[in-house]
Amino acid sequence: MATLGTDVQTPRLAAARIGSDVGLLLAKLHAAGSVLNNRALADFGLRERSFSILTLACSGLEPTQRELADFLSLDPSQVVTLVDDLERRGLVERAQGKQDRRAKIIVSTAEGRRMHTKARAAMDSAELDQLAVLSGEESQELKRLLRKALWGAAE
Amino acid sequence: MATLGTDVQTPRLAAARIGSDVGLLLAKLHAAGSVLNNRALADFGLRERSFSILTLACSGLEPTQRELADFLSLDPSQVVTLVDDLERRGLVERAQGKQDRRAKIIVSTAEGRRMHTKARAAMDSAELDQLAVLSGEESQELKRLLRKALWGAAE
DNA sequence: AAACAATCGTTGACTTTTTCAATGATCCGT
DNA sequence: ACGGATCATTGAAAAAGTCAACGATTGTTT
Repeated sequence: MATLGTDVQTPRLAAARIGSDVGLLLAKLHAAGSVLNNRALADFGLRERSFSILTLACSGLEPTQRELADFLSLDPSQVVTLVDDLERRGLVERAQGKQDRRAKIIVSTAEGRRMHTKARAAMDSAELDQLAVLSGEESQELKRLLRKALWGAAE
Repeated sequence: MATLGTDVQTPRLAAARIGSDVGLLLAKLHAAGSVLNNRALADFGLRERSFSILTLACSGLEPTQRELADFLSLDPSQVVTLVDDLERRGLVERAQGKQDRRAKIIVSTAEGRRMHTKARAAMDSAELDQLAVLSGEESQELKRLLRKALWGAAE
């Protein structure tokens, strides 16, 4: 399985000072990764975002739409659209909030969990592909640093 | 100077398996960083992208618009718009390509370099803010890993 | 050297995504 | 019970992304 999609060699402009800007590095790696991920998910009729929601619906954490919006950095109205689609396809369901009846809890169906298992495998493979140039330890360290930068200490 | 903007504490949903997805981590950190960066650049009438182009125009690398598009993961037509704006404000100029007269080389004006110096300071500060929870070594390591994932070995 | 296909910047049309205000239902504090 | 806040939802407006076509120029083929 050959690596493809990402820049194979360092472009000339990477030499500029901006080649060390975290913002740019994140943007580029994120952009490249999205292409790979969406390509991997296309077989399942999913995209990065719907996959994220499906994953969280399968997590057992019983997220509300508001939590999904906050966690995924989306507008609540975008979550509505994404959940509408997944629900229409029978992959997730809206359940009434337990303490709060305004809230809708998103849970997966059995079909949704089957779909998620397959899609997860494709995503893991895509991620492996994207980080192919890193060693296993480096990949782990990268993820740890990203998590720490986002959510502080923890571990 | 207090830290603000990023999630201060780990959200409940981060516990899900997806909390380790590189794609999601990149998306979230990138989103959070963009807010900080654009806020820092607002004083100069710049945004992340125009700042990137200005930086590369100041780099001495004499990038063509095509190179800018490739490097910044933008459509060539988006580069046109961005350069139009910077040129209208007298920060950069379009010079004729040297080997290729179809290409336009983007170079900074003296005014553009003054602007860049000030904006760069603001950006560095914003970056420091975003990575405040990481140690100096960790920040360096994060950048190294991002660069490696993007452009392979190098250093 | 003439013809051909490919590339660069640019424009304009088109689609998708983002953003935001407004709404009914429900929750919470007083 | 009242008032203000929050939830999901809708719809409209703004912004961003995508894409095909064009003139000018390049490199390649004949």
